[in-house]
Amino acid sequence: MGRSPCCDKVGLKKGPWTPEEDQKLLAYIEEHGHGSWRALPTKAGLQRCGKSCRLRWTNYLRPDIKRGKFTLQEEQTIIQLHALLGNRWSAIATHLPKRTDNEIKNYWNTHLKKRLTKMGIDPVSHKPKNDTLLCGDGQSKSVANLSHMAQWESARLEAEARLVKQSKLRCTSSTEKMVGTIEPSSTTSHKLLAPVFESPTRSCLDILKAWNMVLGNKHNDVGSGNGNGDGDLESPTSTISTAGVRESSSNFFQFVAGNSSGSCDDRNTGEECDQEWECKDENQMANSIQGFNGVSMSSTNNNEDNHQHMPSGNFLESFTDLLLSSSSTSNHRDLEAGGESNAVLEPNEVNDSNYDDDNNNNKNYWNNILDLVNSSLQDPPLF
DNA sequence: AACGCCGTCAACCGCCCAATA
DNA sequence: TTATTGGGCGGTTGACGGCGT
Repeated sequence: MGRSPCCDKVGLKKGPWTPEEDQKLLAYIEEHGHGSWRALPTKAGLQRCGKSCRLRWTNYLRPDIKRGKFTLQEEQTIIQLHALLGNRWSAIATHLPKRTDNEIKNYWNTHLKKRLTKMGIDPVSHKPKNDTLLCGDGQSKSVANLSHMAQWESARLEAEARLVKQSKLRCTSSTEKMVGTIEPSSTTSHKLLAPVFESPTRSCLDILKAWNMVLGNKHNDVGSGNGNGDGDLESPTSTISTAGVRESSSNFFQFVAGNSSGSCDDRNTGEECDQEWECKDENQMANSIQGFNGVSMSSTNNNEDNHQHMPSGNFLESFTDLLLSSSSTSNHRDLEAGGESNAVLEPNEVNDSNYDDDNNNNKNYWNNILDLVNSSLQDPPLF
């Protein structure tokens, strides 16, 4: 189909916005709302195209935008979500309150990507660059199945992101309530994805369960493979290319399990954090392990059973802690082997016993995340 | 002081999708 | 059913500033 660019008209200004233009746009939106973006520029007296106005508003002028440096927590969230979702910046942005997709995208491209590369991690796949762990037949089949789950989860998160944004438009004065106040949608796609709004953390639950299932089956060597009977999960979102998501999903595991990101203070950013990411001391690890093991290890699949065991608080915070502590317990060897600043795995360093140990730890790791997720269903997260 | 290199980030571009006529 | 439109998304560009030579 295609459409002509909205900024083709002669006389429309391009390039950086002046304070006067900002003021005009702000004043107009505050008084009238944005309404139709195409009609807005003439009504507001701006020599800009509607698209330019919309971008200026959403990425810069909106009052609920947080500017300035990203905290370590935010960085970790971005990395984790990127491992799961890939370059779905808008979906990632929905989990980082007050950050725009554009800002996150820029931050990823200019900071995080380089940092991961420096650590010997492929920023696209989130794998250690020489990784060979998932080449085994059984594991690869499980991962392939799991990728369908990741695909489904990814699609759901995407839809969630869209609807949250719609909700924001409707509730510009009270963004904090946006998820809870989403109106029932009449569109078919929204009906399909309605369960998304049970809770944002519910979105994480399925994929975490899936991981747990795969790791559990791998470890126990269950013949049927994946707990879904025939071992071939049909993707409910068949129109979506599986390649990217498959990569992302398996890599999420790889990143979490194979790479340690140290816990540095939120005040530290940039290069300071680079250092600490690469140099996690053993005491910290031991403490993390203790905290990690302190979490209930009950049933992995029954949500109801787990609620009473769980710590309360910010799910994402706990999730991040788990990522850090788990990666320390099970895989810090890998980083040590690879050196501090170039943690590249040597293929011949991956032997069978290490592999089994790692899978034990990873199983526990995901069990614990499941517990946290389950608890968060009762205790709504902040994002 | 002049120049080049590099990192950052606001803004643009082209495409896609859902809604609607 | 098809064409059109509006809005959104992700990739890319280019202006700008800091830094080193």
